[in-house]
Amino acid sequence: MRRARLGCLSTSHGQIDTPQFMPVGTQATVKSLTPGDLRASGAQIILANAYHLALRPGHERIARLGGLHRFTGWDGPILTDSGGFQVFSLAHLRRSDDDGVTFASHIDGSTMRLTPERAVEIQEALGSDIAMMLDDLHPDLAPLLVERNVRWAERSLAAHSRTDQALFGIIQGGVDADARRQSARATAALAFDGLAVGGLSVGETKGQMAAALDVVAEELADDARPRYLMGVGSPEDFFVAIERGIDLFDCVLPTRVARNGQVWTDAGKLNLRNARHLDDPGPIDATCSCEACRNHSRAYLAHLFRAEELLAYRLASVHNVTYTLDLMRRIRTALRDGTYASLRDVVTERYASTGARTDKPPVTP
RNA sequence: GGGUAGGUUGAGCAGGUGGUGAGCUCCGCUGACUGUAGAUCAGCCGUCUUUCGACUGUGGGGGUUCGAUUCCCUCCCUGCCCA
Repeated sequence: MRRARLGCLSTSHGQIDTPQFMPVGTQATVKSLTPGDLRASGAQIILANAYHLALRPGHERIARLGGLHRFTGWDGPILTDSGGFQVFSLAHLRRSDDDGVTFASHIDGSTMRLTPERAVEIQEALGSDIAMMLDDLHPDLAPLLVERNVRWAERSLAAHSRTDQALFGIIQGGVDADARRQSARATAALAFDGLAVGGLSVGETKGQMAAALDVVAEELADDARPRYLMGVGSPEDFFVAIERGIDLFDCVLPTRVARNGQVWTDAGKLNLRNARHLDDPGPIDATCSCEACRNHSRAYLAHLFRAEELLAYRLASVHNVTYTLDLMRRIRTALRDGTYASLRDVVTERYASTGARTDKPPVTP
């Protein structure tokens, strides 16, 4: 907690209060949500993905159409991931070497080559506000990949030319303290606009993640640049990371679990598909001001999920994104007010156990 | 009334032409999901049992048989054709 930071980031498309959460819109859309939905939920910045968009519809096409902001209708800041995560998630469809990564497209099997230079080129064409270096992410081989990632960091910087776009480096090293430290030190020595922590929440324990973040926090103690923990996370994870100096987060979790019926509240998580919600006239969360909570009952949402109606996915996503962004705002306020510890304890306790056990009784109007 | 095809675990089916029918898909119940190949995946889904396992179940009744989903008799129900 002594390392928690409050701040503000400037980009070409607006400012970002930190700590901040970035909803993920891999294919130039946060699934089921319109830009209007995102604005209403309080989103300040969203993600998109270079690998996916280069394959479809093509980054040159997006550039011709005026760039990602015009293409999507989202005029706020956008961060693009390089495709490094796909090196991990599509491991069976690619082969990496010291120079780059070769994918067999998950769409049609065609060959797609990604190098640090090419990842920068794609992201410059997309016109995002923040670009990420290409990284090679492999939990088991992380220590062996530290050097390669540092070389890729240098090459990314050398290739980057857009002055209206920030470029972030990525610290790897897995859960090995020495490797993580070495990666942090070498990456921080380079002229990136921000530093990300990658290779976490890919199967390691919570304790291992916290330990890795401790190492990074130590190494970056005097570094003022924004720090971004990639791929995290859940409500309880935010506190662990913020206390270790993290400013930015992205994660598919709020939107993915929403589509599968799970919604988040201060009382914990709950599954709208559960039979107990079928007759519940109360909202998901009586304290939430999102569209779903203002206008609809748990019973209605439970019905929509059973009927596989598309509105279910949107309303649940609207709620989870709103809840997550509200939580970030409450954390910023709590850091300012000195009430952070009690907020952390309440949320952490509620999310330590299952939704069924922590669910609050139905709201009676 | 005659003919014909059927009746299998909530639904829809598969199977089985005398030698232990709990198999599938839905529905239903629960869980998982962390820089999105995910509106996905997994487990359960007759009864008892934590498990192992035991028991019950092929429309009803009866018969033949060591043994019947299977063969015989009878009744009920459904679809279609004819009158």
